[in-house]
Amino acid sequence: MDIWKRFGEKEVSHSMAHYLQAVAALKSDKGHARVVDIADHLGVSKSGVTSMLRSLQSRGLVTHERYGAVELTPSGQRLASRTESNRRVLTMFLSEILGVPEAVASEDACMIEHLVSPEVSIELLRLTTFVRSKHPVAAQFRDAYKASPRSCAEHAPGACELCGETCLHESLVCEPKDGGAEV
Amino acid sequence: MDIWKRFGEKEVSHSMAHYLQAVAALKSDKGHARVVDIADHLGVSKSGVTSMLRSLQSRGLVTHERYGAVELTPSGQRLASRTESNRRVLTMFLSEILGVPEAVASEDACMIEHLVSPEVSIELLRLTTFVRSKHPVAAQFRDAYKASPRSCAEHAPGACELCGETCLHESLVCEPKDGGAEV
DNA sequence: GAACTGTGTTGAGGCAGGTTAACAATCCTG
DNA sequence: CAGGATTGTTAACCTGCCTCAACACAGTTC
Repeated sequence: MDIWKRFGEKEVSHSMAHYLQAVAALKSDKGHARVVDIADHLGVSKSGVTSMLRSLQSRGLVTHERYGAVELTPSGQRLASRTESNRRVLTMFLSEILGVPEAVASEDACMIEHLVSPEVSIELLRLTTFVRSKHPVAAQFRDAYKASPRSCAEHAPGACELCGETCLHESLVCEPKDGGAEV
Repeated sequence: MDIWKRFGEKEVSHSMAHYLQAVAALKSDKGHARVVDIADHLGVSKSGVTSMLRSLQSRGLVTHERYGAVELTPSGQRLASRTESNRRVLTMFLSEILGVPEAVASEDACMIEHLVSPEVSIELLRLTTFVRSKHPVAAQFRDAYKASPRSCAEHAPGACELCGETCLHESLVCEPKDGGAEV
């Protein structure tokens, strides 16, 4: 059972995804993406950019000749825009449907944008669209959900279908850290 | 703007999360977690385990003396069970609410289980519980959602609120790969 | 056209997380 | 208790992704 090892075999790593997005963003903002722009945009060194570009080029995601322009290949472009869309869908879902704070939504979206599969993204978009829609059931749903219980403790006793023997909610809640005399 | 760099500064990495989960699982299955068990469980070499244990120990997540037993510390235990709960919540949400195939749900859950913040997990559990519940609105919702449009193309023309200038759905869909003469 | 400034590349090095090979410790059994 | 099998550690090495320092190229400016 080693699904977990496929983490390292993803099409692109977290870093790569952000390099591709940076190139796409710079292209559309300034019309071109130079090494120094990418470096500034991502907050890494120019040499880091150079070596990452080599790596991206070897995967056929960008083109880049010495001292020359950086361009996304079609697959690079596709990956960049898919990642970007994933981020938007995730952020929207997390903040508007789940209702977590903007900052949390953005951060979580950034962490997982390159990891969710297309199937999940598509369904997430569909769910988000539907819940936000004018459909009468969607409106009812939003109200009823707002009023729904916040923890297993508030469920009918012993009726927590999701949790097995132990309450999932409890292990999700952040206990105070060890030395924590936080206010 | 470099949220993206915090990826590497997470409490634990993907690998670490799985080592912790492995230790927890072995402890509860066999009563003990030895190096070789962890190695088998995760499909890595024993030496890899030894060095990862050193790293986890330095972070205060496990205890392990030479040739001795491996134990989770309280923080290690907490992290392991939070990750495990995240996985369960995510899998449930992805497969039952979004309706993606089991295999996809499991894989995606595994990829992101250690990355989602507690706030998101908690709300995800709440949403999942509510949608699955006997609440009359939940039942209506499930039906209406099942019938909801699958793509922007089916939305009222030009009324795709989520997508900005370009349709998100289009960029999420997997186009056929370059050389693809797949059946 | 020499000098200065900005841009890009190379090289050496660090840390994480894996590998294999060799060896050390422990345990099991005749 | 000797030998062999199992278990655990170390050492050397690899890749990914980053850093800094040094150098190469390009574009002003005088």
